Amino acid sequence: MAMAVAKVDQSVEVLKALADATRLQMIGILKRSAEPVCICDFTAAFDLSQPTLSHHMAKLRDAGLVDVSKAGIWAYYRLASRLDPKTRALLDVLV
Amino acid sequence: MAMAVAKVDQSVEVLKALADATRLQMIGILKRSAEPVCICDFTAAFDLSQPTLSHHMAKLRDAGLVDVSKAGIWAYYRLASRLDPKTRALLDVLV
DNA sequence: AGGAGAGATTGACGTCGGTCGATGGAAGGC
DNA sequence: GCCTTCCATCGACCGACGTCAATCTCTCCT
Repeated sequence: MAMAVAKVDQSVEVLKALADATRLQMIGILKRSAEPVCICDFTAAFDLSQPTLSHHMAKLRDAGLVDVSKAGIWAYYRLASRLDPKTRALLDVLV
Repeated sequence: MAMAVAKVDQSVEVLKALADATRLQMIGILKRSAEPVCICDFTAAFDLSQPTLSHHMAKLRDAGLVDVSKAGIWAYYRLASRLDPKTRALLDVLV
């Protein structure tokens, strides 16, 4: 039973991360992109401030949905490589 | 493009409805139950007040995830019969 | 009619979440 | 060394959300 609750909590964490129009579109962009995307591309695509987009990306990172790699000045984000099957299936349905 | 935004908004509405531990468990119970479940069963299962559970159920109803049928004094809820395929697939992954 | 029970609604309270401006920190160019 | 650029973090504001007690509505029963 405690395990079941833990499963629910894990799902809820992912769902909370995805339950925002900006973040869902971010995930969609990352999922469709073969190559990592830098934050600057998002600031160009969305009409939101840079701190706000950084904040959203941090949420996705905390939920384990994206990986980040820094190259020089830029930060490149991509869909997490090690997604558990359930989350992977969820993204396949959503985007 | 406007259509894409509408699609995102619709997904976000469903995700927001599911991004809560109580509501996700409610949906799980309804999905596993062959027969409609009355609110009184939820008040017994969860350690939350009746108004709170009614509020959560209203959220699920507004998101189009559940149908309600009143029989006498009781209100019976079940998973919506007319779920669009995307939402159905989402629930199949989640619960 | 009057009482009792189930569920929805209202009002209030505290917390969380999205947004921005300002600041900080690291890397590259002059 | 200094300035510029990209990104993260901080502080603050405000609206949205989860929760409860109190109340209301409706139905059934006597």
